[in-house]
Amino acid sequence: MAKIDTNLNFVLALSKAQATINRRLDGQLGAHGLSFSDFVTLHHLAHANGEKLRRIDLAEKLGVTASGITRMLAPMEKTGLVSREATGHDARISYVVLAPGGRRVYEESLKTASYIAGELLPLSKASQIEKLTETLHQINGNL
Amino acid sequence: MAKIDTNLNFVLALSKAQATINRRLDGQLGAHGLSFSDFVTLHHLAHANGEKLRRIDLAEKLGVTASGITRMLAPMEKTGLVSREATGHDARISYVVLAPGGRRVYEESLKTASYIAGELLPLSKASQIEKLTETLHQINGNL
DNA sequence: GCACAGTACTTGACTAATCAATTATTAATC
DNA sequence: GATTAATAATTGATTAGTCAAGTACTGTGC
Repeated sequence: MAKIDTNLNFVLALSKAQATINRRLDGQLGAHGLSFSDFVTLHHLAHANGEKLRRIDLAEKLGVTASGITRMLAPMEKTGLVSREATGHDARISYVVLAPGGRRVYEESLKTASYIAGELLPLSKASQIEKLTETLHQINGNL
Repeated sequence: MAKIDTNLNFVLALSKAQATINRRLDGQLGAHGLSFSDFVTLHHLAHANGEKLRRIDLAEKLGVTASGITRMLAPMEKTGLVSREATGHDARISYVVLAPGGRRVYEESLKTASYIAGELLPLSKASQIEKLTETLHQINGNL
């Protein structure tokens, strides 16, 4: 029933792959008490200038809404993975800061995440992964 | 603080791209009364043998659990997009069948989905898209 | 041909995230 | 410098989906 649509096929495959990856990483990161989203949050904080980010920028990096960020950070603050810091010059902003506990857990869980990521990707494509990542970044609008 | 991990970067970019795509398609397909998941369901049914699938196979194709399928199909049955059909030889199985309403909505929404998919993907990278799709299929275990 | 393991599906309880509205603050325009 | 628009974050209500348990049925091995 259908002419093949390359773009649509891509989108379908991507969606499925994300489900696979998410499930797999969620499962394994559970050993560190993290969801995949938690891990990604720590990752971005660990690589950010001063190990802190505005909540809105974190939302953008994760591809969720500001509201989602508020809700996901609440338990992470309680367990000491991240903390909160105000800015001097703009009282609307509250930074999310990588807390010591978060830095430790990130370093531990990075090994796991990196290992699983390697397991998920087909070895045969190793040399292409960087180009493919670049294409994905273009979808995200980060030229 | 970090050595660059190619595989992990890929996984992060993928996750973000999925969020972008999902949001965009959800928004536009809303005009047809569909979520992206609804659309993907109709798509798989439309291309399946006899326009029907076992619920468990549909779950596998979408990358969700059987439980998720039950919950997502309930409203689609009510609005006449899909219907339910028993098998003669295995009373555990109930097929999901593309209903006439579903076929019509699928055909209409296909144009939208295909158009948006094209908009999201960087034109310059047409050949890369096919490579990337292949890689994604490998992640999904469909060699 | 019976017991037991496995499969297909559903359900209750819960979690993660959305949207729309709200609060608080800052920036822009006249 | 007062008014209006825009931005950052949070909250209430809702939705989509998870997991674990349960139901109903089928296939296997003795």
